[in-house]
Amino acid sequence: MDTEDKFLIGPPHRELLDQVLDKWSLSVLSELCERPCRFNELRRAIPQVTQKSLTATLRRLERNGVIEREVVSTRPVAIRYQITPLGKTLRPPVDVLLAWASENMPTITRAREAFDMREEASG
Amino acid sequence: MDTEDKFLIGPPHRELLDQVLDKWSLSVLSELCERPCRFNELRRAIPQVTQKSLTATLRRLERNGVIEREVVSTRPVAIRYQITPLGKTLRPPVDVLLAWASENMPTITRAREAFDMREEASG
DNA sequence: CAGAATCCGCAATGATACTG
DNA sequence: CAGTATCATTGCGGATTCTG
Repeated sequence: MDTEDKFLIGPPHRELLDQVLDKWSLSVLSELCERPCRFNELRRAIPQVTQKSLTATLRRLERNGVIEREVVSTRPVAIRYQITPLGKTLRPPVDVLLAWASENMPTITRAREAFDMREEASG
Repeated sequence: MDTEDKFLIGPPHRELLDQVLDKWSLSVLSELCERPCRFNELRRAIPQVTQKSLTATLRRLERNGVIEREVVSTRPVAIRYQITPLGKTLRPPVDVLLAWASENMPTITRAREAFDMREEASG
């Protein structure tokens, strides 16, 4: 009775993963796991992201409850982004995934090279 | 030495995850984990995917070495897609991820509703 | 059956400028 | 500082047609 002969992937799960594992989310979560950050701190920490994409990513992560946006009433106002308890629970799964990626990167690189060779040869 | 105070996510990892966790890959891998399949079997198993996207997904997964394409020389020829050993190693990480999604879906749904309420109220 | 080729629309992305 | 607004680009997904 191997119950788990299938990893069922429905649209809700699919959508959820798209929202929390998208291009910039992992980098943002990575930073916020270390310390709370302000907007421009994040920009500096992730130089490739544009301000537009960063804004969108932060909004999305906030909407899904994995990060929190806090307005600190100083003059001028500061904005603190920080990870939520829910957000922290995301780390183990992601770490497992990244471990897999690291571990198998060499194998995959070779697979790609082999594939590309064959392509080049035939097509 | 807490070595792992950060899930570092470089472009190579990012790209890899994009390739194996994209919209249709999980569904395809799910099917091929159960049994080898032919092209149209996969189409029937995943009704929403178009032939174009399915073709692209299969090529990408093949290139990364997680599935294998085999031409069976019958008349007419049949094409068998099957999972590779490398592909099988992808299951545990993905299962962990999906478990996380299932487990936290209610929390996330509530977070979204709360967020949308606030938006509606203010914006 | 297992695709390839083509065309199209749209949503995401990037670059740039402006604002409280 | 922390964004918003606007415009240009582009890449992906869908629909359709054709082929060995």
